[in-house]
Amino acid sequence: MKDNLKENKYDCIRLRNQLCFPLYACSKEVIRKYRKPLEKLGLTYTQYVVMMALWEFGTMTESELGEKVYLDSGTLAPLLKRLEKQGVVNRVRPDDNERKLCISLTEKGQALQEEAIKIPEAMQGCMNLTPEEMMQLKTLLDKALNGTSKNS
Amino acid sequence: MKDNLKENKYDCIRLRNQLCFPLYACSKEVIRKYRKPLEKLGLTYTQYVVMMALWEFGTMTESELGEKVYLDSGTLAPLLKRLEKQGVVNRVRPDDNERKLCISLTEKGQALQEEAIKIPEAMQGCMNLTPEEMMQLKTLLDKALNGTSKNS
DNA sequence: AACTTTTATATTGTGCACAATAATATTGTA
DNA sequence: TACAATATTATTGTGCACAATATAAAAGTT
Repeated sequence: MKDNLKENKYDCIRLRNQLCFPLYACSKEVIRKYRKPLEKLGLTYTQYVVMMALWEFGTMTESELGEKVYLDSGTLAPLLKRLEKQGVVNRVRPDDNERKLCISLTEKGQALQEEAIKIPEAMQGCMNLTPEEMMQLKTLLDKALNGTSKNS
Repeated sequence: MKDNLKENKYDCIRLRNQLCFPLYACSKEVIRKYRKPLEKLGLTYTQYVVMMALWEFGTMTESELGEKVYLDSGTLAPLLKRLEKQGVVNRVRPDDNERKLCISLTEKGQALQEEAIKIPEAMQGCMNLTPEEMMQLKTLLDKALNGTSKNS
């Protein structure tokens, strides 16, 4: 057996044999590339994701928003305050339940969607993958994500 | 044409049509699952990645380490100080070049590798994907990651 | 040697991420 | 009605991430 095929017990913790490491690194690198284009909208990547949820689904409570974007109150509470400060969302406690916090778009926030549709085009081809490979990747990630939350 | 197939200009910024969003969310969710098992080693996920690089490649400067794990000085400098405080790495300026910072494993850090090899097994099947799908995913992510850094 | 330029790491500032906990309003129950 | 349980968001504390900048050593230049 060739030397370079010899197995040892540490193979499992080699970076090149890990799945999570390229997942982690790739996510970071891609998100880093969003920074420049998103600067024009005054948004971070996470803020952009939150805005996408609001553009698509409209007014929601903080916790409903959290489910859509996989973030908890500890992250969303300060992030939403920053978005409010920027004037793109409103944070309102509904009269019928003072615990909840309804997040809605301001006119400025709604209008920002027109700028945002330029982002995907600007990010086109940022990943060194063919369109088919990108579709495969998305299918696999969607499946992996569906098996998250409560399970395992 | 059916209503639900109708296209509009905002389709490109729907969360369900994005590739980056499941990449980002999936990465976060998987890393979150590492937390409990890694607590026994006293490591965060990022620290675990840095330790894996050191276990595999041995003593390196900070910048060499940064290239391996896709992190810059702003993240690594404080992280390495924390690892030194825990007694698993040494930070030493070599005599021949006082600018560089050589990161090496202590005995304790080396010994930690024996505990670390239990982590991949503990994370087995955490992703709702078949072994073949995990291999496909890894192949795609590795390719995407290779096209990063300088390009696009 | 005095200087510029380059290299390598550290620091600063802003924001995300999340577990743990606190605070408060609502709902359920004795 | 009191009071326990639950639901919802906010706060706290630690650590990561990264752009921009600072610091300082080394190497190159005149």
